[in-house]
Amino acid sequence: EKQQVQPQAPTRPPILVNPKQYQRIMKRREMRQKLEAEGRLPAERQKYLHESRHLHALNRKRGIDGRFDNSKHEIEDSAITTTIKKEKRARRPRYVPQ
Amino acid sequence: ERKRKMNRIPEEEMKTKTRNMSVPMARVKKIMRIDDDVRKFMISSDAPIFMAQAAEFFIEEMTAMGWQYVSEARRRILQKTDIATAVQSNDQFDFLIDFLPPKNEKDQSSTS
Amino acid sequence: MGGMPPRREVQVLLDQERFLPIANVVRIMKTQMDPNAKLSKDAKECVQECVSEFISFIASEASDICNQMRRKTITADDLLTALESTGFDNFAEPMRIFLQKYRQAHKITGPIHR
DNA sequence: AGAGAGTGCGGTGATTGGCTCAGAA
DNA sequence: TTCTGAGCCAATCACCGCACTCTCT
Repeated sequence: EKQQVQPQAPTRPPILVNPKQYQRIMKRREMRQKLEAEGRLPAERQKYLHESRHLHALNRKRGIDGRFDNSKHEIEDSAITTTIKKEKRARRPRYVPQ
Repeated sequence: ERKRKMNRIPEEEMKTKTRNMSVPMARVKKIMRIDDDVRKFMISSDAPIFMAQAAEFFIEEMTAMGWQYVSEARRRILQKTDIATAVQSNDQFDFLIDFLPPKNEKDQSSTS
Repeated sequence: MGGMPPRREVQVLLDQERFLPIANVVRIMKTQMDPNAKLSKDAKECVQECVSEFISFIASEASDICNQMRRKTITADDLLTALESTGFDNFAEPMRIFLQKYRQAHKITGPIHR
C-alpha cells in the first residue's frame, strides 16, 4: 500500500510514504536536483534580505533597552542640552505565568 | 470546522479578498513559477488567490498540529522539533520528507 | 574593456523569491497558538520553507493535470483537483467553498473600488 | 471577443538588530 | 540551576496590487 522512497542521504533506510504523493514527491525531488545542478539553489539562508534595510536598522535611533526609539525626532542640539531623554522606557508588563 | 470558517466570510469581503489576503499573491505566483514544469503553462488569475488561501490553511494546519505537543509538554515556545513531530504524525505531510530532519523516534517499523 | 561582464550570479534564487515573507507566515502561525506563547526562529523558518514546497508541490501536480487535459492554463480548478489527488481532502472542501464564493462575488456585481 | 504575460507607477507594510529576561536545558 | 535566544520597538524602501498595453487563440 505505501510506497518506498529512497531518502536523499543514501545511508538511511527507505521510508514509506503516502502513495497518493509518491509520484509527485519523486518529481519534485528531480526538479530540485535540477535546480541545484544549475546552481540556482542557495546553500544557506541569507543573514538579511536587503542591504539597504540592514543599514537602515543599524542607523535607526534606539532606546537604552535596544528597541527602536519611540519618541519623535530630536533636534541635534550641541550647546544647551545634554541627553535628558533616553530614559529607560517603561516596559510593557510582560506575561507572567501563574 | 474550516468549512464553517469559509461560509462565514461575507460576500462584501470576498470582493476585496485580493488585497485582504494574508499572504501576497504576487509572491505565491513567483514561487509557483520556479518549477519549470509549471512555467510551461500560463497561470489563470484566480489560481494565485486560491493558492494563497490554501497556503494560509496549510500554515494554520502545521502550526496547530505542532502546538499540541507544546501544550502537552507545558512549554511556552513552539520549536522546530514540534513541527517535525507533527509532520511525522500525518501522512499528508509526507511530501516534506526532504525538508525536515529525520526525527528518530523509537524505531521505524517497515512494512512492504 | 571588452566583452560583457561575465554573467553575474544573478541567476541564483534569493530567499525573497522562493519564500513567503516571514512576517506574514508568523502572523498566521500565531493565530493557532496561545497569544502569550512564543515562536522559535527555527520553527518560523521551517514552516516558511515547508509552505513554499507545498505551493510548488500542488502547482506541479496541477501542471500535470493540465497537461493531460491538453490545456494551456493552470486554473484554480486544477489546483483544487491537485489537492484532492494528493490526499489533501480536508483542504479541498473548504477551498471549494472559497472558490465558489469568490467567483460568485466577482460575477454578480462589477468591480468595487475603494 | 476574452484571458494572461509584461510593464510601470504609487502606496505601504515587511524588514530589521541591541538589549533583557523568559524559559529551554 | 545555567545561559541561549525571542520579543520588543517603528522608519525606511522593496514589492504588492492595479491599470494598462500587447499577444495569442
